[in-house]
Amino acid sequence: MDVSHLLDGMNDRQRDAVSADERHMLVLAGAGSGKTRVLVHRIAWLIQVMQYSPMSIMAVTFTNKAAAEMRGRVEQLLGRDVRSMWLGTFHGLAHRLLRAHYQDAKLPQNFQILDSDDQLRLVKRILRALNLDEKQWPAKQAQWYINGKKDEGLRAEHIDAFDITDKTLKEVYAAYQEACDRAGLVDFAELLLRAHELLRDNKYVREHYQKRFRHILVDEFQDTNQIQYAWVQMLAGTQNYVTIVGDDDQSIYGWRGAQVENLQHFLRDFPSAETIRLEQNYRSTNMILQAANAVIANNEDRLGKELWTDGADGAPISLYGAFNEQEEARYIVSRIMQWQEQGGALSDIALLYRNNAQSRVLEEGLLYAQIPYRIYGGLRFFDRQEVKDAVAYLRLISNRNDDAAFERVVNTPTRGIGERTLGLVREAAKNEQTTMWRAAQQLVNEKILTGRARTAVTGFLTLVNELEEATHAMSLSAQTDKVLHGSGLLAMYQAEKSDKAETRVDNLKELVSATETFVPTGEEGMTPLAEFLSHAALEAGEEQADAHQDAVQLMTLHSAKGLEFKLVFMTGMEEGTFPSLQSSAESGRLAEERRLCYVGMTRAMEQLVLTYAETRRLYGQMNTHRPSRFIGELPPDHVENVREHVRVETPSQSRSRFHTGVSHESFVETGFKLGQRVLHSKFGEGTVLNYEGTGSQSRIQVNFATGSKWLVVAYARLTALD
DNA sequence: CACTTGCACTTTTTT
DNA sequence: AGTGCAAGTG
Repeated sequence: MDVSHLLDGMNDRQRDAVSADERHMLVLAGAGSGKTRVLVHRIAWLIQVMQYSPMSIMAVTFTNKAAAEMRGRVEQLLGRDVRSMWLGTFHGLAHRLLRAHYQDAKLPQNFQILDSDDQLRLVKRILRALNLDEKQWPAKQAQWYINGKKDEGLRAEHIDAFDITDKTLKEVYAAYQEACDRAGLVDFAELLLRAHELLRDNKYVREHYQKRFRHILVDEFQDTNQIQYAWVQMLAGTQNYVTIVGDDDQSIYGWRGAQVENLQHFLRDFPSAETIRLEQNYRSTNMILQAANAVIANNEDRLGKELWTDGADGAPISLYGAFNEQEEARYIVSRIMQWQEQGGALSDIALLYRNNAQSRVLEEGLLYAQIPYRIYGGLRFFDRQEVKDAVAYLRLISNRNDDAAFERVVNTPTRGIGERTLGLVREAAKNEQTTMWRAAQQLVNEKILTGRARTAVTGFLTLVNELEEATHAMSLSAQTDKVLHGSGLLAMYQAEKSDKAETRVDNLKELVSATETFVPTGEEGMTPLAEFLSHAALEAGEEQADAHQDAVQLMTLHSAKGLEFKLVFMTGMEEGTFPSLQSSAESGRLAEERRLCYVGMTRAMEQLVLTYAETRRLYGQMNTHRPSRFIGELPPDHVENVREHVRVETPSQSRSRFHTGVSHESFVETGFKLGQRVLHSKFGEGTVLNYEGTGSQSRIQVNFATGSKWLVVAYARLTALD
């Protein structure tokens, strides 16, 4: 059999990894080293050369996107489908396991998944039920605690709590878990923990899967947490082979429980593992790689790895120090236009920032210059309020005991079930250790509820029951459509008069088409509705955007991981912004920020531009920052400071280059430059920070010793000092 | 029960 | 600055 195509065009290290004998393997894959390709080819090798059935392979990723891409590429390479291969996210695979063995996992067959938003609401209710002051015990913190413990594999009863804080949080955890169990709800962390316990406690199930999965491959291993590691270990048993792929230098999720140490733990727990380093980079220029290497070299305790390329040296890294964030945006816009004039595509450009708040000014600049852009990381489809409302009705149809869904829509649209009535239901549910649905039924039957409240609650219960009866034989999309109309949700949003409400109606219609295109697998004896509900929870859906329009891509440094662009801007390279204020004190957190910087830099293929602003407005407060320490870690001869070039530009040159707009006209008219020192008769000396408006309306912002002021140029009688 | 006002918050995000 | 949430008011 000719399998040469599986190794074609690969370097020696890549071939080693793809064609290795059966053994444990750690593939330390640097950025742009062809990691996914190696993983895909390794899977194909196992199937085609080693003659493994796809059934005996399990491959794990972190995102649905990565899983889908991997499956597609394997199938393309093999020219056959590999549906029987377990390939998915940790959560997706754990979910599959729990569905298949729901009884052993002590779950109801129709258990539903609780997303983090639902989880937070539920935690809030628990806090209230326990009479805990929400100021003293923030729901977010309790949620964080619960998920943290689950990530560590701990149940409430296993936690030793000594002080009052721990004792209280443990109590909340226990009460929350009881509520989940009663309602048949499983949160994200619970998926992993339950699946782990299922394998641990059930010999039959464990051995079945240990026999089945001969090869386990895990991508982005540096992002695994404790329970995920334990999960892999459990399935590996003593007989199977584990291949992990990762890069300790790209570990940027420590703050949410990821443990880089898992890479070392792997070497400890699988001592026969062979380590293969992929260090040849196929993405970036030498200039960029050397700079990135120099920055990351400042971190300690690395597994050790240095990227290299035999490609071009490329252009030096541009560094631009702006006076404020508006000017930073203007510079970026000018570079984008320059790129466009040279025939470059906008979709090859990325604007990266440390926090989402930074995108605003950049957007304004792009909007003003009429450059199309696309922002990553907005609200996802299934996370939208109206979509969640509709899904909640579907969830109730599927499982009446779903308290999260009950609470969400019991009075949406309003049907006269107020806080007072709901309080009675909650109390009854608490006293009887039952769910909201059953408690409501009971209150109605026992005539504890009377009058209007009784009618209203009865109306809701009947509505959900009738919706199920009327739709259980329908197709999923017809069912959804009927629920939208029957529940009154659609009418409610249609009655609202705002452009926001219009998009909401559109999204509800979009939900119907989503159910039309959804293809149930029919596996695990699930109904199409149940499958769709799981899908909605596990895959929040791509954010809708015209992905195909030629547009500049805006995103946080975190969401840029795994992507590449010809021209990359890293903005806000200032102390306090990047590294973030919260991280700069602690060395561990700082190291993670540095890795984030490394991730950002290695996204760039051809050109990397770093920008910072000397002053930046944050939370309505003007702040002055020093340039990021990471800038100081760059090799000086790899950096070109482009600020000087701009400063010596005359206003008219600048005007033509910026294709000017109003503010540039005024810039010309005021006769002042940003950063220029000026003298005011009353406020004394100051520095020009910003400008706006035209002609006699034009104002400039000047930072005086007493603070910054906006002055109308025509009246302020300012004297230029330099 | 709906609407208004006041207050506290503000890194990063996937499942 | 802007937002989201909870208590207060009609």
